[in-house]
Amino acid sequence: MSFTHSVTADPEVDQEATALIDALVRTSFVTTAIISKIAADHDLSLTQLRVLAILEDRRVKMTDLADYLGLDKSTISGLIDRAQKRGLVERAPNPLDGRGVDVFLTKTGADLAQVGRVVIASALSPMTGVLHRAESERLTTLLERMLDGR
Amino acid sequence: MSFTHSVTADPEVDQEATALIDALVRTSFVTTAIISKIAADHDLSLTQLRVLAILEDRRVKMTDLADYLGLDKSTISGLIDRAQKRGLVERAPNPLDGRGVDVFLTKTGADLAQVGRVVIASALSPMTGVLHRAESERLTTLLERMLDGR
DNA sequence: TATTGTTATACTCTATAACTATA
DNA sequence: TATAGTTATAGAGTATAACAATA
Repeated sequence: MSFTHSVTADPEVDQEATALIDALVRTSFVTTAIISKIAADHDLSLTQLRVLAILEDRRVKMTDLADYLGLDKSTISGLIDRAQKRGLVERAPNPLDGRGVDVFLTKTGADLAQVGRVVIASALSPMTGVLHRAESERLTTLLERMLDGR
Repeated sequence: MSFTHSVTADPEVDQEATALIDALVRTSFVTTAIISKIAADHDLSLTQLRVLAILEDRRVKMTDLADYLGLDKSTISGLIDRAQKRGLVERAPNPLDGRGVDVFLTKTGADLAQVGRVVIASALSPMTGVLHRAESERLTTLLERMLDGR
C-alpha cells in the first residue's frame, strides 16, 4: 500500500474522507487555540491547565499523570514542581506503594480549575452556539461515537 | 453575569452544551496527540509541521506566518531559522516591501509536507472510519457550519 | 511615526540518561 | 530485576524588549 496515492477506488469517498479530516483538524486547532489563550490569561500553559482539569476530580500518582498526558515521567516532575511552587498542587506519599507519589489540588488549584472550566465553556460558546439544539445533540453524538469507536 | 453559575434557566440546555464542549475538547486533544506523534516521528514539532502545511500551497511573509499561527514574530524567526537549517524552507526578500521577508518550501520541505498530509489522513482513519458515509457527511457539515458561523 | 524582521534574554516544555529507593 | 520518581542536561518553543531598516 502506498501512502502517496488513494487507498480506495472511489474518488467521492476519498473526497468526503478528506473533507472530514480537514474539518477535524481545523476544529482541533481552533479549539486548542482558544483553550491555550485562556490558559495564558491565567499564566498557565495548556499542559498546566490540563493537569488542573485532570486533578479536579481525582488524586493520582505521578505515573498516572504521565499516562493521561502522554508525557515522560521526568516531564511530569518538572510540571508538578512548578505547579507546586505556585501553590496549585501538593505531593504526598502514596499509602499503598512506598515508591509512589500522589498529587492533588490545593484549594487555590481547585478554584483555578473550576474557573478554567467555566471560562472555557464560555469562550467556546460563540462557536458551539451557532448550532441549534438538535444539531448540537447530533454533533455530540457523532463525536462521541467516533471517539469511543476507534 | 457570573462565570461560576449557569447562564440559562434550563438545566437541560446546559447539560447538552456541556456534553458538546466535552466532546469537542476530547476530540481536539485526541486529534492533536495523533498529529503531534506523526510530527515527532519525522523529527518535527507540531508547530513545524503546521508551518510546512501552511507553506504547501503558498509563499508568505514572516508576518503572515505569525498571523496564521497566532505566534509572535520573534518566535517565527526562530522557527524558520531551524527549518531553514534543516533545508526545509528558504527565505527571500519580498519584492513589494523592502522590509518584508518571504518564506517558501524547498523540494525537501514540499516532499515532507506531502508525506505528512497523507500520513495524518491515514493515522486519523481508524477514528474517522468508525462512521458510515452518511454520518461522516453530517459530521463534516456540522463542524464546518460551526467553524464558519462563529 | 509605524511596520517588518532579527537578536538577546529568560522561562517553560519536553525527552534521554543516570541515579536512588522500593517492590 | 522491574518500577516510581527525581535530577541533570540539552534542545525546542515561546514572549518581551531593544534594535535596525524600510515605509
